[in-house]
Amino acid sequence: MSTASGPRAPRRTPDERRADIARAARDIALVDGLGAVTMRAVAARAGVAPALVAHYAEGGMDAIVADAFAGIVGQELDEVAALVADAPAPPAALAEMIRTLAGGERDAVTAVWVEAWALGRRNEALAGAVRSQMDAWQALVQGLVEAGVESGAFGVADPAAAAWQVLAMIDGTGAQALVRWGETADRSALLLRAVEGMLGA
Amino acid sequence: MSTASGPRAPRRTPDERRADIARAARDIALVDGLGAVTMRAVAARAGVAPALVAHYAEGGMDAIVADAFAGIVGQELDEVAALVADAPAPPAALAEMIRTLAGGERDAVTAVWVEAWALGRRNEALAGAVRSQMDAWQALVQGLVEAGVESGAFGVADPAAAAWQVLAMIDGTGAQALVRWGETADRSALLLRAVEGMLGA
DNA sequence: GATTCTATTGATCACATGATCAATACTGTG
DNA sequence: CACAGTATTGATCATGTGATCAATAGAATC
Repeated sequence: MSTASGPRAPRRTPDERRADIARAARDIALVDGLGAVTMRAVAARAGVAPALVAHYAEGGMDAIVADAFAGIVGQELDEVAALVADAPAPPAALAEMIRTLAGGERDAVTAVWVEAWALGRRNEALAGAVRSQMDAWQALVQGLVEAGVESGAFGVADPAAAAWQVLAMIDGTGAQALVRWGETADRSALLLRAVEGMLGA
Repeated sequence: MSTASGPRAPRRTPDERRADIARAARDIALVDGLGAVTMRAVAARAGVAPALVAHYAEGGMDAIVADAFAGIVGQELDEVAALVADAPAPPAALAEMIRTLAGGERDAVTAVWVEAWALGRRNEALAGAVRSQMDAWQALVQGLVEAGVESGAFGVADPAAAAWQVLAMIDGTGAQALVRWGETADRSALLLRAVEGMLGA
C-alpha cells in the first residue's frame, strides 16, 4: 500500500476540502470508533493524500478527532431537541427522548461518547468538546424537566440536579450496553420507568 | 533508549515473574490508563526485557490488559463487599458504598472502567472480563437491595432491576466526572440522594 | 566440577502513527 | 496564452506497537 492514494484528487476550495475531511472523520468515528480516526484512515476515506489531511489539521489530529466528536454528538442533540420540541407535552417528550436514545439505533453514537470520555484524558481538545456537549445536553434536559414541573407532570425540587441524574442514568446504561451486558430488548422501557420514577411522574 | 533494559534481571520462578508482570501492568493501568499497558511499558516497570513480557503473555498483550482490568476491579469489588458486609444495616451499607465509590479517591479505578468499555470493542478478552466484573457487581448490589427490602428499609418491587439502575447511575456519574464535569464536591452526596430515591428509602 | 535445563535477553520484523517539506499540477487572473 | 497563486502530493523522519527466535547466563542436578 506504501503511500499510494490513487489519482490526484480534484482541486477544491479549502472550505469544501475541510468539510470533506471533517465528514470523512465523522463517518470513520461512527463505524470504527474515535480511535480509528487516524490521518491515513481519514485521507483514504476522503480520497486524498494523508499529507493533505495533516495540512488542513491545524490543531493536529487531536483537533480533527475533537471536531468529529462534536459534529456527531451535536447532530444527535439537534435531532433529539427537535423531537422534544415536537412532543405534545413533557412526559411524551421524555418518553420519546429515551426511546430514541436507548432504542439501539444510536449505539454507534453511544460508543463515540464512551470513547470520548476515555480519550479525553489524553486529548485536551476532545475533553473540552465533551464538556461543551455535556453542558448542551444538560440544558436540554433541564428545560424539559422544568417544563414538566410547571405543567405539574413532574414533581422535582431541583430541576438542574434532576437533569444531571437523568443524563447519568442514560450514559450509564449506554456504556453498559456497549459490552452487551443485560437484556437489550426492553432496555429502553426499563430506563424510561426508572427515569419517570426519578422525576416523580 | 533502543532496546536497552539495564542489567539482566535476577532469575525468578515463572509464577513469581508472572505475578511481577501482572502487578506492573496493574500499576500502569491505574496511573496512566489501560491504553498505556504496553509491552515495553510493562517491561520497563517490571525491570525486565520487553521480550520477557511477550514470553509470558500467552494470550498476547490483550490478555495482559484484560487481566490488569480484572485485577484492579476485582480488588475494588472485594473492598466494597467488605465494607458492605461490615455495615450495620442496608441503608448504611448503601451510603458507605456510594461514599467510597464517588468520593474521588477511586477516580483511577473509574477511569479504568470507562477505558475498558471503550477498549472492549477491540479486545474480546477484555470485553469478557468486563462482563464478568459487571455480573459480580450486579450480584453485590442486588443482595444489598434485597436485604434492604427484607428489613423494610427499601421499597422496591424488582431488586434485580433496581441494582441495575443503581449501577448505571454510579457508572454514569463516574464517567461524567472523568472529564471534570459538574461540581465534584458534593458529587457523592447528590448521588446518594438520587439512589435513595430510586430505592424508596 | 561438569552438565542439563530454562529463564532471560538482544536483535530484528512488519506495521502503524503523526508530522514536515520540497516538488508538482491545477485554477483563475492578467 | 502566459503566469502567478495555491491545492495537492510523494518521500521521508522519528517514534511506537506487538511479535519472533536464536543466543546467553544462571540455577539445579548429577
